[in-house]
Amino acid sequence: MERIPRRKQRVTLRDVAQHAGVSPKTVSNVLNDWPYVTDETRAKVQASIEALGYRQSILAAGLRSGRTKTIGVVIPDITNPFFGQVVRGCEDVLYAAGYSIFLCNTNEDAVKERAYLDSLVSRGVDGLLLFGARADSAALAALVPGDLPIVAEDSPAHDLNTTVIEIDNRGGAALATRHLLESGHRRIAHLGGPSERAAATGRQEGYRQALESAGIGYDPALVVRCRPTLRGGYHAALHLLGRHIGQHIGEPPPTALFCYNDLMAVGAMVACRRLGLTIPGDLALVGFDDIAIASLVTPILTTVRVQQYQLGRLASDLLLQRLAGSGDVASQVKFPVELIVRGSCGARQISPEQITGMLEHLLDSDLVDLEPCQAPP
Amino acid sequence: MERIPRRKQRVTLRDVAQHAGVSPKTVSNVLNDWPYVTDETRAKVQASIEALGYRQSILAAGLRSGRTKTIGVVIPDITNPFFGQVVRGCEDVLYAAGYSIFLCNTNEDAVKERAYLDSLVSRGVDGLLLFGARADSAALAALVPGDLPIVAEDSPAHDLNTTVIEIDNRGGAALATRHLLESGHRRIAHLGGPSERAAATGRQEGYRQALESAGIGYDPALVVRCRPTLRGGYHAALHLLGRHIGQHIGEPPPTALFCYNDLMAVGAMVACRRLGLTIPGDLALVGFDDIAIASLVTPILTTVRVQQYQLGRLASDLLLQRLAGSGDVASQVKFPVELIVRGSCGARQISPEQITGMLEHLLDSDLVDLEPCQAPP
DNA sequence: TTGTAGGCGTTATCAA
DNA sequence: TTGATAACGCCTACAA
Repeated sequence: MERIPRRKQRVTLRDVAQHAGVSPKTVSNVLNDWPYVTDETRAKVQASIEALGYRQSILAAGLRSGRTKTIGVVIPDITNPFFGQVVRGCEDVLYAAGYSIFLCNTNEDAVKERAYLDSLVSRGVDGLLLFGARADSAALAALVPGDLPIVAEDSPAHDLNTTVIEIDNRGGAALATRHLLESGHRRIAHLGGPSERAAATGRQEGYRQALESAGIGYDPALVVRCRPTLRGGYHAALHLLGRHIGQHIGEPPPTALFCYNDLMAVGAMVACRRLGLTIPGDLALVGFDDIAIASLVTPILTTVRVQQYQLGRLASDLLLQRLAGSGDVASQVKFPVELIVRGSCGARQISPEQITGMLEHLLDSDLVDLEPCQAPP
Repeated sequence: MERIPRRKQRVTLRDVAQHAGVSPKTVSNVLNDWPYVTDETRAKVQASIEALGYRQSILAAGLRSGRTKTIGVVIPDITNPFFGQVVRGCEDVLYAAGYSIFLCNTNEDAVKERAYLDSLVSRGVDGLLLFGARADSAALAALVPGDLPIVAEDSPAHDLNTTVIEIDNRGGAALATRHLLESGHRRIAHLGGPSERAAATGRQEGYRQALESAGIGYDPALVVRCRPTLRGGYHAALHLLGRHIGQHIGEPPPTALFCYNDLMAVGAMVACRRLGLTIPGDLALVGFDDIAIASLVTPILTTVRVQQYQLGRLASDLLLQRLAGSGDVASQVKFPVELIVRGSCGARQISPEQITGMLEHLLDSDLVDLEPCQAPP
């Protein structure tokens, strides 16, 4: 019992009810679009809400109802343009449905991921969107209530209330590797992602399978793992390619390099420049994801496209379905990828006009501006 | 009164108290690190928490205490790498302090911004971080309680509980423009950002002042505004430069172009390629922000650096100060910028080695990986 | 269709 | 130092 009898700071639903001369329940009905409310009553209540400047406390509503209109979005790193697009896709869909999102960067750290998951549950989120999470089914089950709807990408989690989106990592990697093989490459190296990520092992698997299908043995000396960042790719490429420069180490150097993602591929490009290697002349290069940067570097990067924005939208749509309680939501959804052959793999000569054409997808994306150019003031 | 007497689904603080043989208040004291708790009692309570798998409801705590350990972060578009870095900076600082963040993309839409601000208040956030917001002081005051701590960048809002971070937009733009003038350019065009953004008008002002200081009149025909995206820059540049191609329109074409941000500058690069203009030969180009892409395009982009990650950290630190109740938080903080002369402005010849050197900041950034490369499995 | 009463899980007050 | 009890603001069940 506070000393001060009642600091009438906040306008409550009760106040609105009093002002409108109705019961609290009626106001609540209006707020929640209960169908059985007279238009007249509704108008009266709306007027009082305006008059008093009433604002619902989603906190209190959530405490009572168990629904907070809030979704936890867990990703490795918002700094990676891939996840920027994904999150935007999520946000666009979820905002339209009235949800707010908690953004959680795990920074590839399992401890931080767990802490965030825990916090999200404490905060009473209605659902979870997991991208590149590390927690497996068991770990997840221990952390979150079994009835919490989840949509997870690149996660081994399979559960009753979980939908898993499976990006075709293996297929995409095989596509890329096969393309390099068909271009005549025989020594194809791989820059792999963190081994804890399902996507990383999937892509490495695809690479390996493509090699073996072509009768070429998988050579561990040609594979290096690192964090999926520009810096990671740079250092890994230096490590991998550097030892062949200016010294005789028996093995011939690789003539092609397939990378876990575009960020690493661009890092490898920088490393090549430093080592004096030309792309695609000395080294053919293929990435994965098709982030915007892939189209802006020289040579323009050959890659495997994952439609990131659409991935975010899809995941969110699936989650909304689960939240709506439609029992028949798929527990597993495939997400296709597509090989985009451009300049860095050396498969074909690219004219300046063709490059411009290849950039069109950046200039017409779902997201960008529609506002016309204006005259200066 | 629910039908079911009490679905003992959730473990409550009460349950823990009972299990530990103490009062609810004591458990609460332990949870909130109240100093006056016996180590013995604390241990007993901790044990019960573990045993029952208790999880605090931040919702209920927030309802009662008015503090939710939650911050609203409002930005135009997470898809812009600039804001990716900013948000990461915010998150790193706020996570360490135990806060979670609501991510809100306004998409440069004032209506959406207002809706989000409203929602954030309803959700009981403890503070607000505003980047590139449109709401002015009055609009903000109408939307949020006067005692809500706010840190805002690029916003005209000034208030008791608000700290405004002022990026040196005018100075940076003047620096860039002066540099072009000193390189001998006389017809310098400008691709401006949305006029509702204070940063856009600031940068345009700096451009104008630099021109006038050099005795060159501001020519409205050389300024075009558009959305601050790659696509915006592309279309604006086509519009601005296109009319000079293959026709005689009296005025000589611009020889240099200063852009509101790097995304637009890169868009302009694409436009130039399409128009057959070389950079910096036919057109010198300068951007603003120094996002990663600026270092990865060819020619490497001259720009005005804003330390984005640090900006996010600074804003968050200031907000935390306000939240801690230190009354003496600055109401205004300047944020410096720095001209980074690289290749696209044509001021100097850049050797391949120099480019590698210029990329070092990408390979040593605050954010990136530290995990060493690992041998393949 | 609207009103009444009670509790969601926590923290704050005051007394012990 | 700890215990009992009353709110925080809203929604749900049931009655009217």
